[in-house]
Amino acid sequence: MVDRYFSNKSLKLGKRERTRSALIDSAIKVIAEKGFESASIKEITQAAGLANGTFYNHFTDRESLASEAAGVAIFEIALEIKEEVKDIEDGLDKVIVSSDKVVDRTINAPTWGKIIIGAWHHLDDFQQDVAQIMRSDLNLAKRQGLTSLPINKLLEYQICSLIVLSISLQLKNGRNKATRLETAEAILRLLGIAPAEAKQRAQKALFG
Amino acid sequence: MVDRYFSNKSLKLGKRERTRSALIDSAIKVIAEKGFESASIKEITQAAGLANGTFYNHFTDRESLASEAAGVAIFEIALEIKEEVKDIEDGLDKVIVSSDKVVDRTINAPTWGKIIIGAWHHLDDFQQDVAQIMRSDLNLAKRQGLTSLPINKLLEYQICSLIVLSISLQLKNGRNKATRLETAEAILRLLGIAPAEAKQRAQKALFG
Amino acid sequence: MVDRYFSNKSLKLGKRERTRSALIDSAIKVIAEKGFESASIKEITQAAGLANGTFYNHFTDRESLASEAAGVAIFEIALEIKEEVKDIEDGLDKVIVSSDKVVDRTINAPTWGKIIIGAWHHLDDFQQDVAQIMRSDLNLAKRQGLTSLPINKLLEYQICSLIVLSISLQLKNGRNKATRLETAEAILRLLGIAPAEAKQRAQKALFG
Amino acid sequence: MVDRYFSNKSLKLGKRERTRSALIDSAIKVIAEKGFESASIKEITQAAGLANGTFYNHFTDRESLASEAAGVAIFEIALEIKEEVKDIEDGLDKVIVSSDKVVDRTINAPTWGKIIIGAWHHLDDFQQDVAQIMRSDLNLAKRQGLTSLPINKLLEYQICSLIVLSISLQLKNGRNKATRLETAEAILRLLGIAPAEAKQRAQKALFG
DNA sequence: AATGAATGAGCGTTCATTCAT
DNA sequence: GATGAATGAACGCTCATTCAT
Repeated sequence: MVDRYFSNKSLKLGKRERTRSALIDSAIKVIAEKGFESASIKEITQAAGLANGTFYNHFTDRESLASEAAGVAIFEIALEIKEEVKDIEDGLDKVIVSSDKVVDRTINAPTWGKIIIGAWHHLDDFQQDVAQIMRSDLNLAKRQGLTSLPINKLLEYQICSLIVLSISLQLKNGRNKATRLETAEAILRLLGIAPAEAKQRAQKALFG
Repeated sequence: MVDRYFSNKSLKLGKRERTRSALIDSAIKVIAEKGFESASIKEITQAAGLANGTFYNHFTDRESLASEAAGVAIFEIALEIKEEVKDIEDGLDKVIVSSDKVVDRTINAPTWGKIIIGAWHHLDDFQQDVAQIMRSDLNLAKRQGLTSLPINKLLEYQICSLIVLSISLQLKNGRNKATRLETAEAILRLLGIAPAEAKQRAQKALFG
Repeated sequence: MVDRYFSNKSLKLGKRERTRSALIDSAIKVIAEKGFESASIKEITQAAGLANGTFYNHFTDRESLASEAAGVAIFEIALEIKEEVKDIEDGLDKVIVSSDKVVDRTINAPTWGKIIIGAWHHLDDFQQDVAQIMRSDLNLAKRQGLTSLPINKLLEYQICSLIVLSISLQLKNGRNKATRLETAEAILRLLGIAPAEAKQRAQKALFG
Repeated sequence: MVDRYFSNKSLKLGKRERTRSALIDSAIKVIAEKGFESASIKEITQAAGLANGTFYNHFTDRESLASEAAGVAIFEIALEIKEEVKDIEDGLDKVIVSSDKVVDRTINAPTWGKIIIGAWHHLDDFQQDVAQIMRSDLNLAKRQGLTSLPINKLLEYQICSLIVLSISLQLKNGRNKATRLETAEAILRLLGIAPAEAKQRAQKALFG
């Protein structure tokens, strides 16, 4: 049986919705464990305590379940992190601390890391969802005059790329303070901050 | 039958080498079309006009062919681009023009773009190969005093991530001058260049 | 389609059990025809009128089906023969008549003979099963004071070897009264009976 | 490269015969290592330092090479053992000591044990060859009045079956003095010797 | 709505065999 | 005669998908 990461509300739902949620939860878990391509429908349904045929009552194919699962997963992470950084007032700090928390979470709970890496190049929607998460923080920094750059989708994607790279490397080589720091600095430089200031800021925001 | 991207010299080679090259060419094409995971050995051999069993005379498994194919693909591109930018003397310009050419090439010949995107997260070696390509240019820029940053692997990977993102977006949405420009600017900012100068440099280096 | 040697009761069984039985029946037949190593899963399933994939709903691999099939085959034969010799009171006679009946049956229904020969050297369990069948009769003979030898596994195996040899020869050269008789005599001598008495006993027990 | 167990004379032979011998030697080795069914032609030829195609210049199929190899192997063993027991004058002792030596050799050099077990049920000729080996000793025992039984093929086969069983068990469970002794006793009883005398004889012949 | 047995195309892989060199 | 690249049928096995229950 799968932990209910995301569907604790399931009790309030009808039977159909409950089964659907169970499948999504299970998919998140299995994809995280086995990777995107190796998550077979049989394994997903079994982990959910359901029969394989049940899958087809709710989804047309594996892809459709996967994109839903990825969306649910990232949305929940975003909510949690947003809460955790709500007291940071500096927009830039908010961006790099959030980013670092995403990475951090994935290193400690590879479940999420792998699903993010795995989904990154497979699901268009997923990239958009992820990128959007930092939009409000970026706009905050802009309003605070901390960056002169126009905030657009490409910039969001670029930041996400740096985050995904950091996750990917640390998943492979283990947690690494230098990588975290340099990733934060790189994000800041990408936002137009000069190297020296970027270094100071990153150090202070991440490690006090 | 597959175009001989990389083995035009095949006529000079022995039979064994010719077949081997044909398989690599075919693999490049099929991986580009179907993606990394979906490129079956049968399809690769069929596209090469060979029997499926022939594959195993030359490679132990799909992975080994794939990494070879990816390596060949990127190596050839790198060589060509290096030649094309040999007259640029400014290290930073060299980096962003090279990067832009990689992107440009993949947009015009999606075969290569897709294989790069596809291999990016699957083959460790591949990432290393790609990253290394810009090392000499980065070091040149460093020697020229154009960037104060230490040149290390992570920085190379970060630049590559931006390139891969640019490829990915333009493959999906079509060629886009703004994306090219902003990617070059982003690379420069990542290297510590101030936004305004980055903008000028990018504009000038890419579009004269 | 395959005769239902062992699963005549199939009508009473659930669908799953019916299919499983069909596979075992089919395996028995195919192994008998083609030999142990050449009985492919495809052929077994086809002979059962099922799809090859169905096999894997019921067995993990070929070996597991084979050992089950062999076990079923020998168990059924043993039961029948036990019943047929239940009125023989002399332990030694019981042993050699049972043995002769096993051989006899395999000559008339080569299906069984070949499966026994085929499985003999491939499945450890199978040898143990077969050998055990005569244990009770041997112990009976011992209690009756008809043999002074200790009854142990090796002795059982030795008797089985003589039976398998007899089967093997008669499968090749056809039914042969002399071979049957001499096999019975050999078993008796193996059990310590003097040649002359062995001859008399064998003649009388087998042919009245 | 393969040791030349049986074809040291190869130097005197023509090239064709030399290659043929090399294949037979190699087959013996590979069959012994991998078993009968798993000895692929590629492996046999490779172990002989030859190309796989070469096989077909000398043999029509795997079976034909195998039977030749088995024949060569057993013939050589028989010669050696015959020499080793040439000073034993008692026919029965000769039989059981020879038998024990065959078994012994296979336990110490599983190469031969496995090939004998492996070939036993696959090659008709092989069985005949093996059985014939003890014919002269059996006839000697008969002439010496040590057994009253008629010496025929079946009897030879029966003795061989007991030997093969002994090999098989000891290959699986390791060398075992009791098994050797009981096998010798069983052969003697099979030849009509009373259990008590069989016990004495076996003990004395095998272990002095 | 949920089941799970059955399906069969497709996978990667092995290997006896052919044949041009 | 020897070679070894090429072959392609066959293998064991996986899995998304269907459908009767």
